[in-house]
Amino acid sequence: MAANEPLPGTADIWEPETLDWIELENNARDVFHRYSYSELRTPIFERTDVFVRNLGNETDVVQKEMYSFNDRGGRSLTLRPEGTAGVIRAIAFRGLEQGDEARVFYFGPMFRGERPAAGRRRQFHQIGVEAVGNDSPWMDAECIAMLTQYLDQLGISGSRVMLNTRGLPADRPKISAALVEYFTPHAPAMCEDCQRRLSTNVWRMLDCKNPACHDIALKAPNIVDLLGDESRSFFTRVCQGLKDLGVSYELAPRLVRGLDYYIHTVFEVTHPGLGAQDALAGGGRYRIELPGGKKAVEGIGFAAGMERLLMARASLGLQAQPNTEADVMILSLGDQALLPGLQLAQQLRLDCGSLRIKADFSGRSLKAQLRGANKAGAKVALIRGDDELAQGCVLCRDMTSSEQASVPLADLAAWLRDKLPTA
RNA sequence: GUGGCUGUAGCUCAGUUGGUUAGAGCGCCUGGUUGUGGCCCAGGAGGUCGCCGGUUCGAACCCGGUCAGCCACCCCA
Repeated sequence: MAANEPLPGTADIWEPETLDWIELENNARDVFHRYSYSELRTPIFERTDVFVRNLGNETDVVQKEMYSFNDRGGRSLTLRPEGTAGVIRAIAFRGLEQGDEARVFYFGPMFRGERPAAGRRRQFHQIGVEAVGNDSPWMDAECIAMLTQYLDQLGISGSRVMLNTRGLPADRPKISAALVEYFTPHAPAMCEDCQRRLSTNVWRMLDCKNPACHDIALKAPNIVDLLGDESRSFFTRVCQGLKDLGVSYELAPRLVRGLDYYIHTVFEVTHPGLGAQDALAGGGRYRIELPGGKKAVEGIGFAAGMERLLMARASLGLQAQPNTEADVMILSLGDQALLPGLQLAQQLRLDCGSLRIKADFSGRSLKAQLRGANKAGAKVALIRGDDELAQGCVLCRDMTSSEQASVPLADLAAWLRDKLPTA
């Protein structure tokens, strides 16, 4: 790897791309605030057990993807592979009184040691929300509606909401047994992974992408049919809420999510502009046990991949245009003019609002400096050499019309405001 | 972790029956007279041909390894 290349699966992000990131963040704040969610920033690393306990020890994320290390005190720490665990930890630390709710959103980098591919990085970024301390299906519907509104506001059209339920833990043994009963006779015809899953994680056999397995899974017992009354009624109300809110969704009976803590509602939003990793966002309802024998907390949330949001936008032609380097370029001729150039630039930044002011300190020929001003996209070049300094004026050149005027220093700010209305 | 494709100047890429000082376009710098941009013209800078090793009289080109990128699997955001 070249000496200055970023590590595999990481990237340097430069303007104008950073402008697109800011767009994602600002719209997130705007939309989520309107749903009464507030911003939370948690640490990027946590004690390893925060993730192990929340995500489930048997998950791929925990088993083989975490960046864990021992710090100088010998504690095992981990760079967060996802956002929920840290958020739950923070809420538990602050304390949530009975009947209280916490609604938060966050965004930032996450880390997983996977092989990079399209839409998959080792350092990637998520925007997520968590609503903790509620057990209402209407909350699930609202949460999904908030996500679709966010996508709409970003101009991301063409996404699909895929919806399913996992039911309550109490329903699982029955469902698992039904699945095992169904799959066992088919197992010999299925892929190696599925044969292993038969004993380790039957549910995963439902969404295997191997064509042979997929065909078999299509005829598997429907989870929803096997649910207990409470679970089925919960799911029905989530669906009803979405319908009432005008959120279109598709039932995805074989949608299973990878983390152990999900109960009831699970969903994913996919987008055709992404390639193989087509999930734009995913989430669901969860119940997480806290250490110390306290009551489990229940909540609903989702996370959206920021890189994937950007890819989806890019596939729709939505990308920020680069800013011009400078609106006004200050050109200094001769050594005597350099310090006055520095001073003038500073003064104009105070006097002329949001204009981008750049001073050329190179001491190059006027020709070269003008070429630089042109390249920087400057609308005005302010030129000063010995003559202008002696006269206390500035030679103002309109880079568009090529007209020039000698303007007394005292009138310069007014001249600029007249020339550049945004000043 | 597995597989496929790829790796030549800042960028996009040419460059095979292996043979002298490795090319183009764009970009960059300088100049086209003394303080004037964009167009045009001329000149110039810039590359250990990803890295290491092997085959050969000789390798950007063949072979092996390695690193990296992209894509797919897997998993997920």
